[in-house]
Amino acid sequence: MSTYPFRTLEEKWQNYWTKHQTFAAAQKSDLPKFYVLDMFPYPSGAGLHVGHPLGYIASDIYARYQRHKGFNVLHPQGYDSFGLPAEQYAIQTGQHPKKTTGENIARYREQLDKMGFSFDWSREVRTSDADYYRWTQWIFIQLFDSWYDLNQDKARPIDDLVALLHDGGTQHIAAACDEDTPELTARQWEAMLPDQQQAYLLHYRMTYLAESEVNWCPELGTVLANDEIINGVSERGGYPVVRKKMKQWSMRIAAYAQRLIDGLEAIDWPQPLKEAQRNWIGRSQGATVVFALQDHKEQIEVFTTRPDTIFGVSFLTLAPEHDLVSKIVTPEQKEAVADYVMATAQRSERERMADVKTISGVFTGAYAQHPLTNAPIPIWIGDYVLAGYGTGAVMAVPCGDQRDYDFAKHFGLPIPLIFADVSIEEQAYTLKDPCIIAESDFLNGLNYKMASQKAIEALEEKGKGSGKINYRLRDAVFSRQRYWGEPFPVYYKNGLPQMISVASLPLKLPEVEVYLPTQDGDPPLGRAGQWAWDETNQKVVEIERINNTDVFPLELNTMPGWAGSSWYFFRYVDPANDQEFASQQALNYWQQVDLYIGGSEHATGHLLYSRFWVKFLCDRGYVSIDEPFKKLINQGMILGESAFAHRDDSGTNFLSADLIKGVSTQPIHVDVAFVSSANELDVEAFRQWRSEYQSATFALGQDGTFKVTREVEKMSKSKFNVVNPDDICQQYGADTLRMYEMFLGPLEQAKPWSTAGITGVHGFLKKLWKLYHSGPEGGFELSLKPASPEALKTLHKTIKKVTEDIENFSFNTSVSTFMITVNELTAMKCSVKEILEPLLILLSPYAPHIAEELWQKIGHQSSIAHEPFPIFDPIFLKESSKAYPISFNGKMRFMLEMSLDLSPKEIEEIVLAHEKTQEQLQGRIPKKVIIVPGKIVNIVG
RNA sequence: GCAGAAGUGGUGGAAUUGGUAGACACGCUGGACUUAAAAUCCAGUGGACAGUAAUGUCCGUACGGGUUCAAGUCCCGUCUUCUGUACCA
Repeated sequence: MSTYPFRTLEEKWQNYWTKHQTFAAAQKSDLPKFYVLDMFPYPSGAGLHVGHPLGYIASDIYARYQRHKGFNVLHPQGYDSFGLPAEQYAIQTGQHPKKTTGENIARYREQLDKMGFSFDWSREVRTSDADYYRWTQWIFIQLFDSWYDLNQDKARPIDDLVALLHDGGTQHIAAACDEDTPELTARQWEAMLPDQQQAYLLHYRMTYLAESEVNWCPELGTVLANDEIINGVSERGGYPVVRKKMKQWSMRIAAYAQRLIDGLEAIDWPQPLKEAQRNWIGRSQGATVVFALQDHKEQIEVFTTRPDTIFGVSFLTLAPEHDLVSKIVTPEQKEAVADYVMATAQRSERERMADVKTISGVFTGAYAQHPLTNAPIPIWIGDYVLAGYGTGAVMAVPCGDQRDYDFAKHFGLPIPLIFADVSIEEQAYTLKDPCIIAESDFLNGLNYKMASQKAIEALEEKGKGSGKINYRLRDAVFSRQRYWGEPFPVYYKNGLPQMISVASLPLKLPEVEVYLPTQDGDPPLGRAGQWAWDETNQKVVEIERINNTDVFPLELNTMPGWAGSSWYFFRYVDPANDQEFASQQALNYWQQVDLYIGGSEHATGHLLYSRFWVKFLCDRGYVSIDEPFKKLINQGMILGESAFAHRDDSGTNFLSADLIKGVSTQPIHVDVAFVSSANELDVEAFRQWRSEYQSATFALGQDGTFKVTREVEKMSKSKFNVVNPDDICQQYGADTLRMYEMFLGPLEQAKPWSTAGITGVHGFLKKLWKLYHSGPEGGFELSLKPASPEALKTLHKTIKKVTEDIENFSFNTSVSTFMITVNELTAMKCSVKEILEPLLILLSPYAPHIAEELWQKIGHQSSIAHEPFPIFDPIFLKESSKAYPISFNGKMRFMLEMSLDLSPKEIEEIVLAHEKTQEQLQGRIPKKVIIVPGKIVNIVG
């Protein structure tokens, strides 16, 4: 009896697919296209663990399914190969990141190949290849050469802006630009020197240099974007982050805030993910209100969502970092204010977030004027006001806002009540509805909506404010003080940034000796010898040649990780193109990504930035779509089951899990490789693992074994709970791994990895193999007899279920269906060709290797990959369909066993043929059979 | 605080638009094969009660109500868990 030879057959078919380019997508085809994409991985040194392939398996099943369905499927894979870990490793070891990255990619590829994915590897991209990043640089140049026109609500060429300035100055221009952009007349513009004009245009460009507060991470030696900070510490490494002013490249993503919200309507993404993006963009509707200062020319602008409460303002609060603080502070308060500003600046972001309950603040001594009543309003500073949101200043309405209320109580400031019939003894009244305004002049008796509208009208009339929509989304900082990233195609001439010519791209990353900042604090590129730009010859030259006429310094920062990943999906459609990032023809054919699978951790990073860049490229006419990913699925994380051995206070004695009750012990992570599925620890292996455990003693439990405890945690090298897919492939095969990962549970749910049930799935494949290897010596044996009605029924049940499951991405239940099918076929000893052929096509997305092998054994010459998917035919289920009585309440009702597309007559026949029906009818002849929509059949007797 | 998702056997999880709850798998129990173990195969497996038995009856989808001939599924309320996010004015 031959056993299922998964190792040899999987290797055989993987080689076959590579050799025959089975999964290469046709660049031109009459077939409809389908684009299935995985979020490409960062090739880390740790290799893949069993969690990574989950999404890849799901997308692979879908891609293979769509091929069977007659689509020209694009299913590529690549690597997001610029990034911090390779650079950190380079700093420690001196190895070039290019080398380690290359090695890691090779390892990833080896692992991926073992799992039988149907990737079209001829289209592989790597973001760190110069052939790729030259187009990242090219997009940067397009951003630099664009501005955002609010009138047309799209990005336009900068030349259009120059023409507008020439014609009429800034008068008719509405643009997303820096706040301090001066107004100009056409004459003033014309009078500017070229350099002055260039400096002025920087206020408008989609990517611009700005001295801005950034998140500086001293440990990593770089700035971070907001989405790279989690709970006040860096996402990578968990290092503290402080605020710092630096000159940085920024991306004007905030200009797209509204379109990024609106665009969510049209795409099929998970609700929670859309919600996360909406929250991140943070639209809020309200008004800006201008408060004039007593004794100063300057004004304070605040943003409020409650203009209706304008008469309840009793003080203003500024963020300690607010520009005006030092200007308006009175001599008496100067010291106290300076101390407070200093104290807040020294607190890290994290500390500030940690104690939100402590109320602190200082009076500046200055007063503003109420815009409508002219009453004096004291100005305070307090760290509950964030510099980065709105204008960094708030009008405090203590009766309507809890934070203002707490602040007022703490410092004994007045709390005027401006709502009718509510009590604010204990806390502020923060509801917008129901809410009737009182004590507010012309707003009395109005509700929130009406009062807000009237207040805004009054403010506009006086020139003291206007209605405004505010967004939380800030422009994204685009510079990183790192080595391993895309160099900016930028050099500096007279202190002004210039783009290198598109023709001389790529600007290749220079070599450096050490991957650390320079002594002067410049980024690592400051160490490169060859890093100056010869403008005349448009090429990189030695820095010694920098002069004032034609050789200039190049930008030392590099681009962030999200640069390369924001457009890679376009490169796959035409990966070798050296004239364009992709040809119009290819872009027009492949369009959007139809299905995108990846983790939800990219909700506010990659998935937002990609949408931004695509909208920009669309505005500028380079692509015709304005959303990159039509449908998106977040696969749930596969968690690890960590194992702990418990050590008592002696430090060398370990207690079995059943002995730790009531004893003071410390749990120690042990490698899950030493632990059996019954939680039994291989004590000897554990001793050998670390020298410190060599002399450890072990108190065994009642059954004479040493037991560990388990806990579900994220899979991570440091928790020793990583399970390697290679090991599973070696032991059970790729088909088992693929099916088992799907079997674990719903795709979108997080679930712990456990090998407990893997034998069940493996057993299914063995059964399938055995069903068709029942001949002498275990040879392949297949009957050419026609299939029995029962077998056809089983087959068509399977076709129906599996098709529906794939369409609904409910792969886990498909696996069960296959098991049932094979059990049933085994029970009826059915091994006929008529059943096997369609069954293999159904199975091939899930277990492609065994499907190919049996397909070939049937006698087919070519791959199963493009065979048409079987079609469900209800006829085969009808034969054995049954009806049964379900309820008797005046009417007789029957239930069909299965919902079928049957004619009323056919249903009647089935119902009347049923034994129990006959009993219930007791010989009476029914007048008619009523079919209620759905499955219920009424019989009127 | 806010937003989202979810509560079903010992476990992972099934159950199309309301229609025989617990598919399938793991685990467990018993049996066959074996000197023995592994592997493999067969049978049983939500709970309670009754019966020698086939079988029957009742209770069961977090909790309390409701709609319906019929509710895991729909509606109202309560509780719990998970995930994301937060001085956002």
